[in-house]
Amino acid sequence: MRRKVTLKHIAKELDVSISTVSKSLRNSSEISEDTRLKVQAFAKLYNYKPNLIALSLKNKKTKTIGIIIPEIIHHFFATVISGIEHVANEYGYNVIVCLSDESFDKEVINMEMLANGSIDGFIMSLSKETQLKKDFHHISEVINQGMPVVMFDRVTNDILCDKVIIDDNLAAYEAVHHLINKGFKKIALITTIDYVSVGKLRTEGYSKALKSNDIPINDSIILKIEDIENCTEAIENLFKNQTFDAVFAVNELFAVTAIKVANHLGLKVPQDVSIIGFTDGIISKYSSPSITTVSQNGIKMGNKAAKMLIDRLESEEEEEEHYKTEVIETHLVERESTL
Amino acid sequence: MRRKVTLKHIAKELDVSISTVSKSLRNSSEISEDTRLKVQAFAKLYNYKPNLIALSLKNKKTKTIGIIIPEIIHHFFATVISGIEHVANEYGYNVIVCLSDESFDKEVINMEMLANGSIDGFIMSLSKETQLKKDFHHISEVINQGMPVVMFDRVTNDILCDKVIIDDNLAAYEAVHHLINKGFKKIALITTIDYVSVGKLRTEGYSKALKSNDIPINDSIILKIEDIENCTEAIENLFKNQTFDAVFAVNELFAVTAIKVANHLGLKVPQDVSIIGFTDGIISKYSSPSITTVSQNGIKMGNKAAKMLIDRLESEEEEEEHYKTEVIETHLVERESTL
DNA sequence: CTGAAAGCGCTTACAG
DNA sequence: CTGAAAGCGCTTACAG
Repeated sequence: MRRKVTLKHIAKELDVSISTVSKSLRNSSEISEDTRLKVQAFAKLYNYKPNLIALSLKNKKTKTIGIIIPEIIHHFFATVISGIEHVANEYGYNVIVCLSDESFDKEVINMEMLANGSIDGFIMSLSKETQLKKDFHHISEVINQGMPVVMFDRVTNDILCDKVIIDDNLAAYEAVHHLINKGFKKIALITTIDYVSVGKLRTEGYSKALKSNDIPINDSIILKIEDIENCTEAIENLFKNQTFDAVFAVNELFAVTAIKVANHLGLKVPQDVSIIGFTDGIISKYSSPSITTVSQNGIKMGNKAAKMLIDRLESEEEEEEHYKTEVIETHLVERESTL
Repeated sequence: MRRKVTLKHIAKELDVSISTVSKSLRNSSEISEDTRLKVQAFAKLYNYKPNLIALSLKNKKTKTIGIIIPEIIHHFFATVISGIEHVANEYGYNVIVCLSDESFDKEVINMEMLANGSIDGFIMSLSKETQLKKDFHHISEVINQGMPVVMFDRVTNDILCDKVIIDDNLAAYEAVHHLINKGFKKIALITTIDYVSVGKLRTEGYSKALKSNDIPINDSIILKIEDIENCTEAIENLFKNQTFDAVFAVNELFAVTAIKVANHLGLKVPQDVSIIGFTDGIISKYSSPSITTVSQNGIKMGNKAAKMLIDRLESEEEEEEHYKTEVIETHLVERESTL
């Protein structure tokens, strides 16, 4: 077992001081070409690589980004991580990922942990519980300590920082408008509980679209789902007890479940009922029929978030707190689930 | 902006030495209860948290695990990360994720980077390119330096280390056997190029099942797909030019694509052709018809891999290199795509 | 041109 | 009971 070689080893072996070795390897002109080359050759031979932890401590920057997300199994979040990773790598950053599992406590613990020196800045999306509690002290604390934070998708107005979002309200509006244009008037909505920020915004977009077309809002065909794991039953009830000719679902899970339920009840999609989902993920693409959906480009969101964070980290001056909110554009991907 | 407080600050403020502060906070009995409590109170008030980077340097362990995987967008890999995360967290470890994008070079760069002090050990799955090149020097190097590595799913016999796999060969055998039991004799195979270890093993299982039932292997209904992105065309050709009554696909993408192709060509699944996939992911579950598949429990694999790594990290003695290979059991999930 | 010293933030064996 | 010193692996201002 060949232990990692350090400056100390090299110095001893070559009978020079550690400073000289360090300077030689950084090509300092202070050092004679002679010793410089000698040291460099030796270092190369023994495959010397500086210890990044030592550098982090010395430089007070780690070149790593902390990501805190509710779930990694959601395709959308995986997509965002991928987007972050690629930009981060390009700029020489690594990425450390923590999952909050939609829990406030885990979100707090993870943030505090990472904030103690492990990373230079955060990219995060709020857990459901955090959104429900509206307690963001852990985030403002981190920001107060001078650590930049970029929030994406599930954000809050209560915290001032850089943000990357889509216009959920507008995107939903457009999706519903699309259905209205096709001549549908009875459009059901399958959404989440209001405290999930994006669900709420998408619900508002739905309402706005109906209103602006003078279609009355009918609460009996608006389904707010609490327990996502068991959404099938709730959706089944909706289909059994109400009639409508189109459905707008605020995520792809609800959309695909609606299709399955419709099929079971002998309804054909899109002939009997049209369905539009949200988030252009793997499910929408491979469902049969494939699902018309609002595409929400996670890669792009991740890219942007990483770029914003790194820009802030690397801008020398402490920027006079000029926070930006980037809106990533969405568009409707028409597939088989709508007429 | 309130900067993070350090031992030094506290020491100065309380007019004691740094050593005293450190010992007080670690509850050393060396220190009088008086000062101990005083220091602790002060630290609590100012929300002191030790700098983890400094601790890492001092202790020569970082309490973080490096994960290197080909892709995060594959549901299976996301699932494994999730499994790793949860066990890691339980034991106080963080997780740093790097993507190789199926590229040998990126895999090497990422490993070298992380090996320079950032992590205590690796959990990884080989990139396709690495499997093709059969060049594993970066891995043996890391192991030589005394850093433990656990490989999962895409592993190699050329490296001695802990491994977590499923019995791909057996699982495929059982899946195909299931089809044979249903009375099918013409069973097509949709698989990957041979250098992908798991694809190869699954192909072998397929062959074994046929042989053991005296069914001749017919190369014209074995499709080896090179370009996964554009597998539709290849699968279409298979369906157009050959006849068979069942399909075994080595991943869920191939399985769902087969279903879509069959539908387009007017074939009904499972009435006209039965289909079995591999990996029990989101696609299999939400496809219509939902897909009968070999479940490959990524969460469990991740849990196990993390446990093995942490065990090795925390076992005092340098274990006399007794490496284990854990086989996670699979089973067939019967759904709608088979009769 | 080279090296000793100080420092990043911490811990701990040792002296007093 | 308290603190100075050494050390983890590095960098850099300063002396010589």
